[in-house]
Parts: sequence; C-alpha cells; structure tokens
Amino acid sequence: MAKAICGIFDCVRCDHRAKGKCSGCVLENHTVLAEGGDACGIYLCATRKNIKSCAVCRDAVCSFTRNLEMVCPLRGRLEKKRCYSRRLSEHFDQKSAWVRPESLPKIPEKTIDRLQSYLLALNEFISLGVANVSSSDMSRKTGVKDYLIRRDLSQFGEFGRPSIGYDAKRLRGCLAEILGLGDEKPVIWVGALHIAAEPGLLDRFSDYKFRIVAVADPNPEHFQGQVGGMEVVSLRQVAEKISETGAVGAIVAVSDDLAQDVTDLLVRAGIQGILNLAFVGVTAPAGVCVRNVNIVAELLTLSFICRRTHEANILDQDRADIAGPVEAENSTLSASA
Amino acid sequence: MAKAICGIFDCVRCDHRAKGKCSGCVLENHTVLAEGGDACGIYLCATRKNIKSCAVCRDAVCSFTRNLEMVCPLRGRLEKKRCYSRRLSEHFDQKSAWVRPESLPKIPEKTIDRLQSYLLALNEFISLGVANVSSSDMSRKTGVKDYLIRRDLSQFGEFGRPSIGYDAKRLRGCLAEILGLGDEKPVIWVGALHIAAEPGLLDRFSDYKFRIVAVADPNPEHFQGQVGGMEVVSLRQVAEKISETGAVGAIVAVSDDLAQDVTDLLVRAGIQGILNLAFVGVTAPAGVCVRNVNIVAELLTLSFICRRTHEANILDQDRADIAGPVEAENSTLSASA
DNA sequence: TAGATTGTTAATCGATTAACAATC
DNA sequence: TAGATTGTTAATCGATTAACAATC
Repeated sequence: MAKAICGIFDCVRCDHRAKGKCSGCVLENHTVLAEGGDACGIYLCATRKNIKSCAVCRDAVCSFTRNLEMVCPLRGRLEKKRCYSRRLSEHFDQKSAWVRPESLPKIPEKTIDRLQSYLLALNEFISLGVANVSSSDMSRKTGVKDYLIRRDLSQFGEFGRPSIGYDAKRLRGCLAEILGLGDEKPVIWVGALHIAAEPGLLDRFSDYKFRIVAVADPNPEHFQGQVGGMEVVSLRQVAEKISETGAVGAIVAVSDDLAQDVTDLLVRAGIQGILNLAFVGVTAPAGVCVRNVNIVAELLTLSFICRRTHEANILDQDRADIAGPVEAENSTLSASA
Repeated sequence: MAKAICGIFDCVRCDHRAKGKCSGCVLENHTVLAEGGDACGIYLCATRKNIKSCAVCRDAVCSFTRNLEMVCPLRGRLEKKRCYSRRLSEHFDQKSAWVRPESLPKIPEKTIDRLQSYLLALNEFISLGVANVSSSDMSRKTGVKDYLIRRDLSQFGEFGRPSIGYDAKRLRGCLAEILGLGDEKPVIWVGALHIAAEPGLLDRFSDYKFRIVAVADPNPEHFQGQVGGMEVVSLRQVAEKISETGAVGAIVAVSDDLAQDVTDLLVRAGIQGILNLAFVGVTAPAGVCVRNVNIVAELLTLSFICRRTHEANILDQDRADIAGPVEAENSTLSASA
C-alpha cells in the first residue's frame, strides 16, 4: 500500500479521497484527487496552487498549518490519538496544533469586493512586468489602505514574504482561486432583451467563467426562439432546463412586475444564487443567496449623496460667513420685536 | 413691513429669503420661498410637507425643534442675543436650544438604501388602503428590524406618533422628499447601446424623476445619430451638451476600456455624480461621487457566498459524522506508521 | 546588522441591537 | 388607566485602523 506523500495521513485509505474531494477546503480542492497518483489531495492542492506546503516543501516553517484544519477535517481526530501526535508536531508548529475552528470563518462581502479590486490591480502590475508587489504598492493602485489589504489576504493564508512583498503572479493565482475564477459556473439568464441587444454580452461573462447555459424569457416568440446563438425557452420550461444544464445561478433581467414570480420559480427549480437586475428588490427563502442590483436605487443613493455634500458645503460656507464679518449682521437681518 | 408668520424671525429681511432658499434645509426647501407671500420659508416648508411646525400648528410640543438648527442657520446667531432668547425659549423646548451642530450629520449609504425599501413597502400598504403603519408592520414587509426603521427615520425628523404609528401617506411623502424623488434630476447617458435595445428604458428612469437630457456614444453613427427619439452626440460634444442641458449626473455604459476615459471627460465637464455600469471600476477626484455597479463583481461575490455556505454545510455535516459514530473510525482510516 | 515588509494583536470607530422613558 | 408604539440613550457587535513583533 502506497504511503501518503505527506507522511502524515494514509490518504490512500481516507474516505475523503474516495469521495474525490476534501470537504472543508476553502480553495475549492474538489477536482484535485481525480488526477492524483498516490499523493494526497492536500499536497497536490498546496503545490499546484503554489501555497507553501508543510512536509514536502523546503520552507522551514509551514505557513499552511493555520488552515490545515479546514483542508482536512480529519486532522482534529488524528491529533487526539497519541500515536499520531508526535508526527503531527514534527510537521506543524505548536501554536495551531490544537486549534479546531467550530466552522468556516465568515468573510464579509466587503472583503470579497476588495479582493476583486486587488486582482485587477495585480493584472496591471503583471502587465507592467512587476514581479513582486508590496501591500503599499497595491494600496496606491486600489485606494485601499495597505494594512487592510494585508488583513484581507491573511484571512485566506500567508501569501507574502516579509521585506519582499507578494509574488504578483502567485498572488493573482491565489486570488483567482479564492474567488472561484477557475471554475465554470453554469448560469441561466432569464429575460432575453439585454442579450438580444448586446450580442457580445455572453462572451463578456464567460471571461470570468460564468457560462450562460440557458436563456429563458416570458415571451420567447419575440426573439423567434433564439438570441446570440442560444435557444430562448419559455418560463414554463425553466425548471426542466435548469436540471438539464445543471445551472446553479441565475440572472433575473425581467420586468419589475415579473421579478418576484420568476425568482420564486427559480427557487423552486433549485437555483442557489440569484442576481436580480429589476428596479424592485426580490426576496428568497433562507438557503438561496439573492443580490439585488437596482440601478435606480444606486442612482437615487448617488443623487442623495451629491445633494447632501452640496448642502453641507453651503452650510459650512454660511457658517464661515457668519463667523467672519460681524458688522454685516445689522445689514442683513433685523428683529421683529 | 410684514411680520414673519412664525413670530420669531423677521424673515422678510433675511438674506436667505432673498436668495430664495434656506441653505441648510435637509428637506430640499430650495423653491419654497419663490411662491411665498410674507410667510417665511421655514413655515411654508414645514406645513406643506406636513411636518409639525412650532409656532403655528396646534401640537403642544414642537417636534421640529430638533432640526430647526439645520433649517435656518441664522438661529444660533439669534439665540446669543438676549433680546431674542426669551422668545426663542417660548417656542422651542430647552433641550435643543443651545445645540449647534458643527455640520450636517452624516447619513450612511446603507440607511439611504433602507429608506428606499421603506418607500416601496409604504406604497404597498397604501395601495392596500392602510392609513397608519407601525414600525413592526414595516419590519415584516421589508425584513428590516423595527428599531432600525425607527432609528433610520428619526435621523430626519419625527414622523410617527406613539401608540398610533406612522401616517402612511405622510411618511411616504416625507421619504420621497428626503430621497429627492420630487426633484427633476437631469442626467446624461453615455453609451447608447442599452437605450437602443430597450426603448422604454428612459421612461422607467423618468418615473423616479431622473430625466435623461442627453445621450452620447463613442460611435453615434452606429445609431444613425438617434435612439428612442433622442439625438446621440459624439464624445467630443459631451461637454457642450452638459452645459447646454445642465446635466448634473451621468450614467456611464460604455465598454470597459473606455469607462475611465469617459469618466475623466465627464469630470472635466463638471458632472457631480457618476454611475458606472462597466465591468471595471472607475475613479474620480474628490468632490465627484462615483458608484461602480459591476454586475460581474456582484455575480462573483454571489458565487463566493454560495460556495462558502455550501462548504460550511458540508464541513458541519462532516463534523457531525465524526462526532457521531466513533466505531466507524477504523473502517475508514488507518495510520501509515 | 539595518531597513523593509509581512501577519497579527490591541485600540478605535461606526453601525446595529437592546432597553426604556415619553407619549398617545 | 392600561396597552401600544414612538424616539432616544446605553450596550453590543463587527469592521477598520494603529501598533508591533516576526521575518526576510
């Protein structure tokens, strides 16, 4: 029986390996084992993704230990057995050895949004031929404070090296991995108008590995049953189409009055995430993620902020005027008493 | 000389009246004085908008005092004069008499977003014929906690009555006022593709008093110089068109590579707020508000959240499995030692 | 070794939640 | 008066900022 390459677990007999995935892996390790020989998925995952490994790589300190608990949920179990504990402590530093997180740490949405801007910045740096970037380099490009960048990144692992910074290409790879840019994400688009108008739209989404696998519309006949080379099905066929294509996400771009009905339909058909582009918000039961991108709402918020900034400026000006020329008092105002 | 109707200020001689607006008014009082007779703008504003007034309305306690400082920036000045202080304290309760806010309180964007959902909820209640709604009614409809609704609203004034709730129509009016739904907001649209595709789009914006006063495009010839009954001008003519139409806001719906250039162009032309719909973010100098509505970014964030929820569930399941059948240990795993 | 830069721990800030006095 | 509901004050929570030890 082949010994596991990492020297700690007998991965060959691990049922997680048999399942072809490491359940807790935040780095979407789902397909690694399918290709592997005798090496365990954790090792393959770590090296493939350029993440420092523990027992194999040459780095003196394993920087992956902090996340190992996530990568393999069996670890906590092994540590409690005396026969394994010695080997474990040989390979992993003590501070994280007995920590067992109750659940995956919650990542705020704001952080995710920022990760995306880091990715864009890295693309620029790489196209400029920069090999290493520091958090302050990225801060200048993105406008996000350097310590916040470091803090955001450190939630997912240790990607940088003190005094050197981050390897731009490696970090880009890791961010793409974290954001799931590498995986195909099958999506159904409901409401064919936008696609009909902008033929290149589907391709633009596929750049980010969102593959529009189906298009539906309340009135497929308006489009002669097809747009951009794709069949347009009716709302009645949506559920069937979803199970056929395996779509997990949906973009809802129908009229305001249909938005909620279409959402309900999609939820019943088992869609897990919905992006709603109508001018009204929609809701879904717990377990289904919904994001409402309401352009009118954004515009209203924008207009509110503009107006308020404007008024605050005028108010400040008035205050300055009053504080300044005191003698002007009598000329501009008198009491009614 | 006409005495001011509120009995406190001699508004007729107030230079703010001459200017035709009350600078600090959060309720967009800018046009009130133009129509008024001898009554001061503050009084007109308060009654017209159904906000409780102080010296004229019959309510024993003036609930508007908290905001009066904002409404008329001259108040603080008058209070410091002994001859006015008695009259002031007759009309306004003591607790707010000497408070002088340094600036307009900052309203978080999240609050603005919520105000819009309150407005939608109120519309529903009103269409159902409901006259009074409590914060818990609204909470049920919007999903926002009742105390948060009350807190949000109280930042703009006192709109409710204890034990009765909020007058639905009145509150709707106030919210519309606060959000600036009553005012025409002239906007220029750059990138004609969306409009060409969706002929009714401009009308949908005008429902919220966003009036698209001009349309520009990098290639106006693609549209034979017009879409939806509007002339399409080239990017070169944008600045001219903006000053001609008085557009204060802009919607940028051009290709990713042009988005930043168009933004810069608009900023130079004096636009105050920009809504960017490209798949990349744009930046503008301080003083210009920018909102990036990046659909791909939203979709990525959505997909991240879905995936993470999914993985957290699996992890929990695994933990439950491990905690449960201990005897299964030897059958699924063995050590390599 | 000195300077630079990371990842982490402690302090601050802001938003939400809870509690409650005031009011109808 | 009792019950309901507001607007506000205090407590909690979470995110950002600052400070710094560890590392290269």
